[in-house]
Amino acid sequence: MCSVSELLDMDSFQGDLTDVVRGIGGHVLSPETPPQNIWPLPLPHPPPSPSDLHVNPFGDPFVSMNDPLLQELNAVTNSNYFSTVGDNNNNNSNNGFLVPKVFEEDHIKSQCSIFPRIRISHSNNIIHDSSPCNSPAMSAHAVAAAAAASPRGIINVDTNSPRNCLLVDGNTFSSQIQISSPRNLGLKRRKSQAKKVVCIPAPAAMNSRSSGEVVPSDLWAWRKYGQKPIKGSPFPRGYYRCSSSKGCSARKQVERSRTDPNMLVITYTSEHNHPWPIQRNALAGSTRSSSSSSSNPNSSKSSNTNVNATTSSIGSHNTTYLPSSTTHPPPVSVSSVKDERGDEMELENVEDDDDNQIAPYRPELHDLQHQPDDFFADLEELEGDSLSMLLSQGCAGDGKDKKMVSDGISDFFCWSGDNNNNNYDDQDSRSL
DNA sequence: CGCCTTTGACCAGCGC
DNA sequence: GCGCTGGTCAAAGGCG
Repeated sequence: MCSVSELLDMDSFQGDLTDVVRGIGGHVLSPETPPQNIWPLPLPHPPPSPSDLHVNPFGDPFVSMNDPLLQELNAVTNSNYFSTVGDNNNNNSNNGFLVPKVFEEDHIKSQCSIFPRIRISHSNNIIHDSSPCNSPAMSAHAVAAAAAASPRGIINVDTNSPRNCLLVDGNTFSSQIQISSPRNLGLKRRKSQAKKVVCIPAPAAMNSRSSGEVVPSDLWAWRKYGQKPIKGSPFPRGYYRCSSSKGCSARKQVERSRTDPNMLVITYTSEHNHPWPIQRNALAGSTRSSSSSSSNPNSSKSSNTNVNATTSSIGSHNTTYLPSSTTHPPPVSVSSVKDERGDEMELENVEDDDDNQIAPYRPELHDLQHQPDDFFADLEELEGDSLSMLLSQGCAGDGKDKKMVSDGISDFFCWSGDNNNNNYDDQDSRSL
C-alpha cells in the first residue's frame, strides 16, 4: 500500500500532501509489509446502515449520473466506507475521515457521479458505499475513475468495516486510495500544472500488456503517448492523455509503486474540458480487447481498453450534455440535472441532520432504462473483462470465493440494468 | 481509416 | 553551463 511517505518520496509528489487520503482508522500498510493477494475475497456485506447518508464528497459534478463504473468502485472498496480529508485535516480529529467543510465546498462546486452510491453518515463523517460487495478487480478502474472525475477529490477506503472485502492473507486489508490535492503539490517541474494523485491496488495481470503495465480504467478515454523508466523505480511510468476529445489537456501518469508493486500510482494532470465521451468513434481503436472482441467491434484489446470500454458505456447512455465551457464543470447529462439538484437539496439535509435520518440516495436510472442495446452490450463487455480479471486474480482460488465474485458481478448487472425504482439499499442484497 | 501502443528523440526544469 | 531527469513529440507498426 502506498503510504504518504512513499508518495512524498516520489518526484511527482514534492510538496505538501495535506490532502492525501489515508485509510480509515489510520490503517496504512507500510512499504515494508506489502500486502499479498490484495485482490481479495469478497465478504458478505450487511445491509447498509439506515444512518447512511448520500452526499458527494468528491466534488464531482457527475454525482447524479448513473455510472456503471461506480460498481467497480464499489467493488474496489468492497462496500467499504469512503471518507474524505480536507485541506485542514490536521485541524480535524476525524481520524482521516471526511472534513465536512471541505466536503461541502466540493459538493457545492460540483457533484460526483462517480460515487452515486456513496453516502455519508454525518455523525461520524463516514461516507458509506451502499453498493454490494462486488468485484474487487473492478475496483481499480472505479477508483481511477473517481480520481479522474474528481476535481480535487479525496478518497478513503475503510476496510475495517464489516463489509470489508479486501483481505491480505486472510486478514483485513486496508484498501487505501490516496489522492492529493493539486494545489498542495509543490512541484518543481511543470509548476503550473495541478496534479491529483491516486494510489490504488493494481490488478496483477489483468488489463496489462506485454510490458506488464496495468492501467485501471476510468471514465475517460486515454491514449498512451509515452513511457519512461523512472529513476529509483523498477517500473516504468506510462504517460496518457485524454483522447476523448481533441484539445483536451487532461493527462495522467500511471506507474507502479516502487515500494509496493501491487499498488498503482496514478497522477492526473489538468482536467477535461469536454463532456464524457459519448461517441463510439471517439474511442475507435481504444476498445480493442482480446477477451471480448468477437461480438463487439468496439471491444478492446489493450490495457486501456477496459477503461475505454467503460467510457463508451458510460457515455453512450448520456444522450445530451450540458455545455462544458470550463475545465472544472465536468460533463453532465441533461437528464442528470434533476438528480444533481436533488442531491444538492439532500446535501443541505445532511448538513442539518444530526440524526442521520437522510433518505437513501436514489439516483434515477431513467436514462439507463432507455439505453440503446449497445449500451448494455457494453456492460456485458465490461463484465466479461471484469470477470476475466477477477478470475485471473485468483481471489484465493477456491470455488466459494469465485462464487462470491460472481455474485458481485451479478450485482453489477443488476444495478446496470435495473430501473430507477430501486434504491441502493435494496440492491445491496440483490443478485441476479 | 482512425485510433491505438511502442519507442527513440527532443525539450525543459532543476541541481550542481 | 552542464548533466540528469522527467515530460512530450512523432514516426512506425498494429488492430478492427
